[in-house]
Amino acid sequence: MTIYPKSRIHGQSEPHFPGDRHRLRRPIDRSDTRLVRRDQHLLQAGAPIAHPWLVVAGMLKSYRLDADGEEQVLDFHVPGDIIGLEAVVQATADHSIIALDTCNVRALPADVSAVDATEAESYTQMIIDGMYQEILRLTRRLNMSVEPTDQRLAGWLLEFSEAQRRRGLKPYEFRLPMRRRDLALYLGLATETLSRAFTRLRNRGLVAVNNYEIRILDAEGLGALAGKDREAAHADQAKG
Amino acid sequence: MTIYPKSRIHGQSEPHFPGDRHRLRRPIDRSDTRLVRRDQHLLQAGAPIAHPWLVVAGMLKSYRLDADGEEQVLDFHVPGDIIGLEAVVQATADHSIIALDTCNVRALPADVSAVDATEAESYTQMIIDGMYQEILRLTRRLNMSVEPTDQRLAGWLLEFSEAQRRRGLKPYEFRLPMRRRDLALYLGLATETLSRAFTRLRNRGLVAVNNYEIRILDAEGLGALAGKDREAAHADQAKG
DNA sequence: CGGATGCTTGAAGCTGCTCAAGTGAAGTGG
DNA sequence: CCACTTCACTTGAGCAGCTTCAAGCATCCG
Repeated sequence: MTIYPKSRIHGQSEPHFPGDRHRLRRPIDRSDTRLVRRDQHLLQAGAPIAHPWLVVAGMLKSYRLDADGEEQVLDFHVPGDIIGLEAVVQATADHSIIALDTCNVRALPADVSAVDATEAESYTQMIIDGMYQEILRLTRRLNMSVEPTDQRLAGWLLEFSEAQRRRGLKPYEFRLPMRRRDLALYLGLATETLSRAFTRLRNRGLVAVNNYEIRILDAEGLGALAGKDREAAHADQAKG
Repeated sequence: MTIYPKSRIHGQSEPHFPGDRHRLRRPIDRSDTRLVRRDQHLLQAGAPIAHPWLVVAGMLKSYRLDADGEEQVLDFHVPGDIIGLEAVVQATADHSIIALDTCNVRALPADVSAVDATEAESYTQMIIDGMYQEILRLTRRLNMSVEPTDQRLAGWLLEFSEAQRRRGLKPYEFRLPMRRRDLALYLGLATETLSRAFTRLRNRGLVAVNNYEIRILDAEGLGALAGKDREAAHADQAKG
């Protein structure tokens, strides 16, 4: 896991994260980068995919439609993530990926045995690491899927906060780039349930919520809630 | 995905699957295989892991204990699966793996760049394929986690049936190697809820259940239930 | 045969979903 | 610059499914 240097914050409330670009592991080769604007698709499920992409800036959402046409949000992707990993195995994209804000992505080689994408490690190793990261993420989400609502949201907020910190942004004060609906589908909840969960956390003084602006007031309290066993969480939810 | 040849069934009701051995892609090198008996651990979460393993025979369960000491069943592993993939990335096992019956596993190289494990593909490709399969499995489970109980069980039964078929065993008549509790935790349900779900499927004439012996009576009906959108499934569950 | 283990069934309670209305913010046109 | 529309988030009420607690059975094994 790459630890990004802490640095001055700027562009905090903007829809994209211009501060990220200079933190990349190596300068961008403009020839193989692509700009994706808000609500634009980078990939479509079932469509051909030639190679994986490295997220350079912005945030993307990957999703797919199930048999009923219901949207299932699979993941949010931040700079440093490799997306479209299935390209090294097959020629068809598994899921659709759409930009939540202005994004910058860099094309990666289609051939796993290609030489160095970075100076540090082989491309093969990079792909394997990327896949392993995805396995970890999925496993974590699977664990979360059995937790009660408030615990789920608390855990996710802390994860997001940690991601902010790693990227050199304010960990306790940020703007969510996705709509409630997206976050709800990601967490496996109804939009209304998520909204109520936010309200409960706010009423307990754990977070301050203003639309998409989030401020974490009591990280320790959030952690206690997130890590708590289910009965205790239930008790809290009742009295909260 | 390897398609195993269809062949005569034998050893159907035995706790292990002796018929599998000769279907392996290449003869077993006895020097690096290991026998794991029922309830014996192959790996412990947090303990050192030197290399991945290839499941040769039997079925294993991977799980981990969450903060409360509650068991979370992550996956069941059948012959052909590669387990302990994290070994190519780190030296510590992510989760515990225990044998559900008498199992045979073969040690794989720790170094990704090792030469040929099989004639067909490079070891690197084999690892990448294994990881991709795991990503697909996890994604499928994540999708299932938002489905209602009966739909979840129906879907899983069909998956298991398909796995049986691929391995040359009877697809519509088999013995579950895991306890109800394990299957319930795997599906993210309470044991009682799973039991009731079995009863409902039985009452509808979709399956015949006798303890661990399962017979699929109406695969089409199961498929309709599994693929059905949620409202329709709810309606069915009410009248079922 | 008796004890143990695990599956099944029953009843009650609670969480989260659905349907529905209310509120607030952002953008448009007069 | 301000009404008006729109869209999304919030809040409310009712309902349904799942879990929990508890008891009843079946199967296995000493």
